[in-house]
Amino acid sequence: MTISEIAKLAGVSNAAVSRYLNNGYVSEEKRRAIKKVVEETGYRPSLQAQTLRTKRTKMIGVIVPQIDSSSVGRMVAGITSVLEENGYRLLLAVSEQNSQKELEYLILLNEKQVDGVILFATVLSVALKKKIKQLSVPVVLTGQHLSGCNCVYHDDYHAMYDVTKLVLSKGCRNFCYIGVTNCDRAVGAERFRGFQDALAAAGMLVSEESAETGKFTVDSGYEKMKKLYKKYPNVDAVICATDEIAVGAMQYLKQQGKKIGMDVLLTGQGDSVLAANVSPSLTTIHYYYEECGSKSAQMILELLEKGTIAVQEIKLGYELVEHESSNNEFGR
Amino acid sequence: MTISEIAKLAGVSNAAVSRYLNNGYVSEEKRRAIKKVVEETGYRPSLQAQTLRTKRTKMIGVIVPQIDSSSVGRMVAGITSVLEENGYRLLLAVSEQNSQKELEYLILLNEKQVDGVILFATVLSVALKKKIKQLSVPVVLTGQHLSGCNCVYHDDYHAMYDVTKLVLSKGCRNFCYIGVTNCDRAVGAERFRGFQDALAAAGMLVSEESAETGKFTVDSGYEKMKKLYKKYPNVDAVICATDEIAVGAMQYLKQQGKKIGMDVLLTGQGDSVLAANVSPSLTTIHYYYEECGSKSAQMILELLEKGTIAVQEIKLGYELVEHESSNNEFGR
DNA sequence: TCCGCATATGAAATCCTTTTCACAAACAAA
DNA sequence: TTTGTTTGTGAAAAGGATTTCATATGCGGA
Repeated sequence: MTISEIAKLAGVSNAAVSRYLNNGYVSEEKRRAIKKVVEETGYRPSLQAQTLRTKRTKMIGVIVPQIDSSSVGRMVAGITSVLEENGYRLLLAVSEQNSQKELEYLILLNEKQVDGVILFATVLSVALKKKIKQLSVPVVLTGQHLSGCNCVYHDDYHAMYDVTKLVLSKGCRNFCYIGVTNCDRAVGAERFRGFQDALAAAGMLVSEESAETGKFTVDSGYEKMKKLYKKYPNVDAVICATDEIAVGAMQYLKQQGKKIGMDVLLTGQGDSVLAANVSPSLTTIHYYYEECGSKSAQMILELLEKGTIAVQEIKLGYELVEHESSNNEFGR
Repeated sequence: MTISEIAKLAGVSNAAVSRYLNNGYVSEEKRRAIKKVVEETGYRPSLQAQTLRTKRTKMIGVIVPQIDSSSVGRMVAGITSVLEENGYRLLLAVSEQNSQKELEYLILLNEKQVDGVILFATVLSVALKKKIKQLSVPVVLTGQHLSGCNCVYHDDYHAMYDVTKLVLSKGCRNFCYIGVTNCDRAVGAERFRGFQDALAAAGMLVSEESAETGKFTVDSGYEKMKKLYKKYPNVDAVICATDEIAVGAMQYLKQQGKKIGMDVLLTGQGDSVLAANVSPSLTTIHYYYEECGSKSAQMILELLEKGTIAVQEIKLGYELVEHESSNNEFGR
């Protein structure tokens, strides 16, 4: 079924049918005739032809570092809900934490394949920054702050600052930190900075030695904790950049006979389902991942509909979720 | 940049350029001329125009019930890795466990928007079954078995049978079951059947009363366990359809002062990161989710390249992961 | 009466490829 | 010599919509 066939059946021109479908001038009489034919035939215009002509694909590209991660999953859920409401589709690309691939996808998607891109960048390389500016479609950065770019991000710094302050208030003095690479500005650099500044505000210095850099996994947390524990057997607080890392650390410390929440306080970030269900439950930070996703989607749609206005940088809040692992009343 | 401009610059016809790009007859001389121009200009053909002409979008639609779930995330990861290798893109649709939406998306994606669909169905309704047969693009069902349809699925029945047998072998006699709706054939019906048959093989009957139907969440597991426990305070084994449900049940039982692995044995399914990290660790089934995803993707690509051959129904294996929660030596 | 404006219409151009078709040349086989 | 096959080429059609443009009518206001 093509528009010409519909036009013929309804006894009108192609243009009239097109107008009927797109709210142009059509007389009541013809409108009825076209409507009848369209309904009888179940005609649906070809998206490809529309795209070729209008240059709009009604698709948004979403680039994520990985898809089998709870925080990413929650963000994507937020994105899909908004896109769906507005009749857009989501084209998914997984960069595998590889900044080269992030770039490639950005270019690939830009090739008129999508109307806009939501980029969940991890590493903010110079090349990436430059590329974003060059693209012909709007880009929203999500989960990362890049000044001068449209972005929606979390207040990683203050979240970590607060959680560290909480642990400090419990009287801990021998801190260790397990984070991720500083190339990841949000989860790596910002959280670590929050940790450092909170300690500094209490007049404490962080030695290079007491901080380890791992990956986003439970196993990595376990290994890094082992390494730290050998150097600092009298550690009384372990601050981790993610829940997964913290759970790994917890496993190791428990194996060493430490009582978490008593001998050692421990914190994660992300409020994953893990945090609430390990024993003891893990003090963590709740970030608004769904909202981050939906806000990003709203922003990209706004950019598409209204054209580029002023750059928006949206910082989202967080919530401190205090559980047993940082409560040294626990188990008494 | 269009193909005509390239053709003009290279002093050849459009057709020659098209042939150059698609491995048709082009003389060495012209080939060089075209190559030079293409490289200098960085020309890339318009995907929309190609699609309009060839009717191939190089996109695969993937319909999932939800995206923020670890099993779904792992499957999607498997899918993307294969699609990416073969130059295909992934169009994501989230059905929110709503069979009406599954249907809608199936129709929507079929509208020439994608070359094929991978459908992670939960509820296999009659309407869905019928629709799949009608579609003009190939469909691969994933995570569910539907005889006569191309599908990749897990051996849910035997997995549950085995895990139940394991618990039986530990001497338990008072079983409770927490599952999900039977509308979900794989996770609901098949797993429950495996449970029932294993008990029956040991000469035991399952009373209707001792099985509850919940949702895919920790909270649901907690609530259903509470309900069951009031009826069966002397329960000594709880078999759950998913890790999340099992963890919820575990929380409740622990609150009641039960020693999991001693007083009550408990099992989940899915080998999620939760299972290995709760205390005591949870006996579970490892399903090959990534492989399920990649196999599904391979199958859909095969259908596209080679045309429809015989229907394939691939059943994947599983692995029993025995942890502390089913080990009644634990804690002695 | 005449002008301007909103409404209405369809033929044709446009978007950018791929593919068909007609036509040729070169060379091998019969 | 004739026939057939492979290689090579470009004009034009096809794919299916939207948009432009030229044209027309009816109506209110000057």
